[in-house]
Amino acid sequence: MDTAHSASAGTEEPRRRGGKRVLRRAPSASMADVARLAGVSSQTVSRVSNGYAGVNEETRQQVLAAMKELGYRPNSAARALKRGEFRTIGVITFNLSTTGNMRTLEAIATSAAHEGYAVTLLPVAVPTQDEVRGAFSRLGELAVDAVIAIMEVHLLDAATISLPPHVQVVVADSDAGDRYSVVDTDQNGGARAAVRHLLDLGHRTVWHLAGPEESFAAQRRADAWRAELTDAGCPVPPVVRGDWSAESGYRVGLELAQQADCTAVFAANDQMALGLLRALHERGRRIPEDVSVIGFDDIPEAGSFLPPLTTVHQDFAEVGRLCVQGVLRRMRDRGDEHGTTLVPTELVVRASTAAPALAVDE
Amino acid sequence: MDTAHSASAGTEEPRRRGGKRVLRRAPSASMADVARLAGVSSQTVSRVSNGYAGVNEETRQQVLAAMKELGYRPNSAARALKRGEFRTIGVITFNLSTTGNMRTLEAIATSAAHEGYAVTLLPVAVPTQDEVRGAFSRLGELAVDAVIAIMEVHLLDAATISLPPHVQVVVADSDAGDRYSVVDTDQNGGARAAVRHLLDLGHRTVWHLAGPEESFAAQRRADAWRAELTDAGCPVPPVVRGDWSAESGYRVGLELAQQADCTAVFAANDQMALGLLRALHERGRRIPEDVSVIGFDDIPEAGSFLPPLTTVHQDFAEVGRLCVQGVLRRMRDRGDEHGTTLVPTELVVRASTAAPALAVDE
DNA sequence: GCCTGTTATGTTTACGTAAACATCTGATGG
DNA sequence: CCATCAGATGTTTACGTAAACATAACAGGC
Repeated sequence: MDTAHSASAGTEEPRRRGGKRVLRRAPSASMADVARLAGVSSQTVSRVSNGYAGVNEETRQQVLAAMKELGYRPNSAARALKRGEFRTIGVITFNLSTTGNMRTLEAIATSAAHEGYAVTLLPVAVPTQDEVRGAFSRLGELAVDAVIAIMEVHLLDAATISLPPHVQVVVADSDAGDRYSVVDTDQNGGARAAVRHLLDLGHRTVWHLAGPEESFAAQRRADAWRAELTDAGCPVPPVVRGDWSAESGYRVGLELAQQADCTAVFAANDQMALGLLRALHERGRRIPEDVSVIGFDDIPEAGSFLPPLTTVHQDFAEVGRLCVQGVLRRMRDRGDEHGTTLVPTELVVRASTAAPALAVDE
Repeated sequence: MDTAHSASAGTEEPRRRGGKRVLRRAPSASMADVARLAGVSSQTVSRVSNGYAGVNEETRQQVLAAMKELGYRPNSAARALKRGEFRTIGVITFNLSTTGNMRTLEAIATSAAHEGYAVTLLPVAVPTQDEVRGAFSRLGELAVDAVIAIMEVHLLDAATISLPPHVQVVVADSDAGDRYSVVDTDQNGGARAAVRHLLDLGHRTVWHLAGPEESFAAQRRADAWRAELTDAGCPVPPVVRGDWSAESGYRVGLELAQQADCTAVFAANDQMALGLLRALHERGRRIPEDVSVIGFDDIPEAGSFLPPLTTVHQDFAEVGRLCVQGVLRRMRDRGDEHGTTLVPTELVVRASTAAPALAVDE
């Protein structure tokens, strides 16, 4: 009987490791292990681990040695469970491939790291509302204390429900929202400065190569352009529209090149401006002598375009930083006021804008 | 007496909420709460939550209703603690601002999401070894099952120690490492194809605008360029070097424009090629008639350069996807073999390359 | 010499979940 | 009519940590 039992136990051991695939990872050392090795209680290990005072230096060294020997790592799941916070910020966004989103994300990650927070990423491929809902629902189960959304508020609205109630949300790159805190570039100021720059150079009016209709950023830049022209008493040419890509800027640019009275164009971003430059160049319109072009964003390459592009600089780093500040402040204050923070832009004058050639009809 | 007691209890309640700042967030509903409301055991709630069969449909509906009413969210910290895994992949990288890293990251995030994994980001501002060590040490305390490093292996080596032992690492964008699994673009093949393309067009040799010396990617592209020239029996011009930026390409380009015998340049990335185009243009060298230029990366804007840039397309999305696949496979298999996976490149011929004008000395 | 306070450490407990095991009900088959 | 079995549900326990509470040793004041 005893033999049988022992045999059974004997075969059990190897089977557990050999026969069946071992799914469980090798468990790393826990506080209890460290405590045992150091000859102290696990609470003392905890105190050392968290840097509390009131631990004898000698004991502390023993514990540290034991930690090192066992390669102890605090288990962050247990820690998070106990403390009730993850020290993690979730970032949800549609695509990272735009300069702006990516730079914002980078700044968010850096700022968050600086505050001792990690950043968890949750990309959504296609910006349908269902997708957003899905993403947020997954976020709800995610280990996240707060969320920063790099997207437009209207895409967020239907989705909110599935966010855990305590999670603070800050939205970047959007229009003013009364339901969320928003941090954004001063689109209006930037666009108006761009248009004013061209008018100041003496252009009779400014054309606008706008971004896609769905984009609020595009819409606000277009609105600001129109407003500035109207304020100055200039005629408002029809809006031409691209999809943010250089390719679309090229396509639209081919048409714009036909317009003899078009001496100045404000493109809603630098990529489209790039395509526009190429189209105008191919059609034999010199820049800036025949046509002035101004962009928006100030991507790193803008200074190397042919010619170097005058554009509106966006401070994405500051946007990201403010998002993190905002979301952390709201967490601490449990604040519920919603507000919009605008980050100023700066006009960067390079070589793609100049005074127009003498007006034809004067 | 009774009054005093009741009063003391009365004042205690408000003080807890009002006087001291309430740090603890309002606790969200737990399984126990749902179980109580639904009139079942918490284990049954767990079963419903995890979609196990063997729960009566009626009971299931009751539980679901209770969940909804209480706004129940599974606590992922507790879940992770119990299951011993976080379903999260950590990504460590120096900067997101390069096209390649960013696109790779995006693909990683997408692939990971597809596999039910979240991605946690850990940027390191300056690529010193100390920084890497710091980042990884933080990662060790992070809730992460595996790590993908978008950086070069040699920067990783000194840092490994602080990674928890069970965490699998896959490295993207690096040279072959015998200590990690590596996924990378076929730098060698791409660079050789670029050089061969120019030689095939009839150029006597090809100059190289290389990336910074510290970069292994730059080094390997330069090596491949040299090898291809040598194989073809062509003279090897001196290497000129930039720092990946368009600005540096411009600076170097001004010098290259002086070299009368320079009819073809292979730039190690598209940004430098952009700067090069501008410099050559300013110096009156026509492209591609006088000088052919080829880039590397195929950034989205490359097709809109003046002229549209011939370049080597990198499939960053595939790199990211393979990183995720690799790291997950290794987790499951507990595999320890290290290998290098190369993602093929593709030569994209546009308008910046052409046959040279008739050779002067023949 | 005893009380008091301080410092260093140990013990108990709870965080929310889910695996393992236990129980209960009702149906099927001999 | 009972053994057997399957399905549905409940109970116990453990994951690793850290707060709260307990204990122990020792110094200083009276």
